[in-house]
Amino acid sequence: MSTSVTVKPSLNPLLPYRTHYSSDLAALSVGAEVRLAGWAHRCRDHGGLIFIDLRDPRGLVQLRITPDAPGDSHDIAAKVRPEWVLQVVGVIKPRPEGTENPSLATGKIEIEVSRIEILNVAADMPFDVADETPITEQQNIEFRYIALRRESVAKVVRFRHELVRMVREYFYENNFLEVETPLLSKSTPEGARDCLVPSRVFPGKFYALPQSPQQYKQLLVIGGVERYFQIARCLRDEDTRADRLLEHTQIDFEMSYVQRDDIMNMLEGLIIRLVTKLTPEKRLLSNPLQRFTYRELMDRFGSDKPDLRFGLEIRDCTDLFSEIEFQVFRSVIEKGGTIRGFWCPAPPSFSRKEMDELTGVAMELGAEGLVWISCGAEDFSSPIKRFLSPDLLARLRDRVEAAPGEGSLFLMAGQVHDTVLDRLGRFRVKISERANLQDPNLLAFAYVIDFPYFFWDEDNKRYDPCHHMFVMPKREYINTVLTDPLPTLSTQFDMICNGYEMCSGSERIHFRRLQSGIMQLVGIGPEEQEEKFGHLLRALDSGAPPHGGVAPGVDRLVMVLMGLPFVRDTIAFPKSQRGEDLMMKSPSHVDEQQLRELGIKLR
RNA sequence: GGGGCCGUAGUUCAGCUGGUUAGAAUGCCUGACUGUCGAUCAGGAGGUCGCGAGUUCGAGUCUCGUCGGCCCCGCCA
Repeated sequence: MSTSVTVKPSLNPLLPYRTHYSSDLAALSVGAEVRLAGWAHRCRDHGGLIFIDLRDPRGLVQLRITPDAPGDSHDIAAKVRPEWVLQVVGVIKPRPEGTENPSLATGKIEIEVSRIEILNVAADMPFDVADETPITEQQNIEFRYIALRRESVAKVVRFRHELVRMVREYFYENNFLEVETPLLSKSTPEGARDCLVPSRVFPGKFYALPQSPQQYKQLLVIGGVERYFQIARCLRDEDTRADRLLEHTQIDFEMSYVQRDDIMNMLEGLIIRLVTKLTPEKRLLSNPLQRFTYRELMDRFGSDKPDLRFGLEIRDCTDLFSEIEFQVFRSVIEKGGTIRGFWCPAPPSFSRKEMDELTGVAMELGAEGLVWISCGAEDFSSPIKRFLSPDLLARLRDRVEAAPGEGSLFLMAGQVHDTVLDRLGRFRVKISERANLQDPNLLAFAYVIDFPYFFWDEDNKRYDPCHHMFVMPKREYINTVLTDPLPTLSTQFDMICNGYEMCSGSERIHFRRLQSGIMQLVGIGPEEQEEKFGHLLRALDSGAPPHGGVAPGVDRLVMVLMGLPFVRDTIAFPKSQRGEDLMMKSPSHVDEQQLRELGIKLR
């Protein structure tokens, strides 16, 4: 039961509501009269003295209400509960010696209250604001307007605002034009599932919400906007993950008369500025950013977006096992397969039981098995110990660059090299978690270049672009890409950080003939080309300049820079994993009348 | 589409191999208290154990289904 029903909010506040914010107060002189407004954060009622921490957007300040405060101030203050909305008039007083609070910016002063108005009460709070006790995701989404008052959440909102502001400043300084592109757009084949919007005027036809402004940005530079940028919402109707949202925000930009490295430099300038200004307490792995080829990363880390904050580098051990009698490895080698592994120095040293668990982890990642060799001070243990001579072990340790001392060697084998690398790469991350190797104060930004243009889609028997089909191949492959696609490398470049892909960018194709040929190659015939992409192809034929661009995601940037575990935390109003807004209850049913106007009948 | 974890007081959680009246902390209510800042002290209220079936003498606990949340695989150029 709350007493709130018996307290009527004041309808006669002093206007304007406040003369100062709490952050102003420390600089004001003692005795100054101020008018403040905000939420009651915490209340400490001593019967005589009452202390209330007042929270406004800029901080906290302690209010002090004595029994001899004017009028009924003391009686009113005694009723106040956390999250009630208050206006107070008072004077700045120094706190008595010994009662200062060093953890508060206003900790040396307090407000001696002469008048207090209750602007509103909070009758029904599902959870506490001042108390940062974790709440369930259900609560977090349904009562987001309360969660947002928590400092832990509010600081992310402020951080994101600062980031976007700096992004705009950066692009304005560099002469980019900020241009908005349509939200009601066109469904295109390939890629993710579209979010569709039915048309009322064209019954049976649908707009699609943009997965990205990809075509519009190219058409803008073709239209003479040499440097374009936009903070763009992008929507994909695919299942979500901890690092993936239904709708997300990209810093979308495109430039003409540039080569790949010009775009990379522009992006790198932005990222370095954001990192140095927003997270000065964190270290960059390298500045300027290191560049890796796709192949090198796959071979060394088993991923095209590896976490570079730690080592655990993968090495090819195939040749060392050519003589071994261990049948599993032998047959793999005889069939042209590969054996790869990495070394994890102790600590931690994994027990037999933990090794069995890790084998289970490896299997869950899709590995066919895991061979481990645990090296102690004197001896070593392994399920294949009887096949391992001291000499072989020494050469193995040498191969995986194991420093002298204890540690564990993990090996995987298989026929398809990149599949083994992929599994081992994921397993590498699992080990890094258990070994606590992910330094939260390190930002391992890096570039990935020289991606293959295509991979062969065995299920659909066709070439599939690694990025998208508007990417320009590297110059030396332009003449051969259509006749010998698979060896082609592209101008695609990714920026990665701490195991996440931050963005993909590239030079774009600006010749119609090449663009048309690539479309043909991925299975889009002339008729479909005209129907879906006629506008773009004609635009390329209208004097399209060389151009390219990239689009880093705001959500992931905020997540990585702040070290948050989920992208959901970076947006003001997140949805559940299934894409439901538990607060607004959307998606929702609509009136029959609305459906009729759209020519839609539900099945 | 598939796998896993979770759902118990307003909130965060505990609750063993099934066994009397389901607990703790915090919040809330009442009272006391003039230097607290997670105020303190005393007392009190508060639960359809997500929902529905089933097994059982007996279900918060076991089984099946269902709803909801989260993580992962698939998917996401």
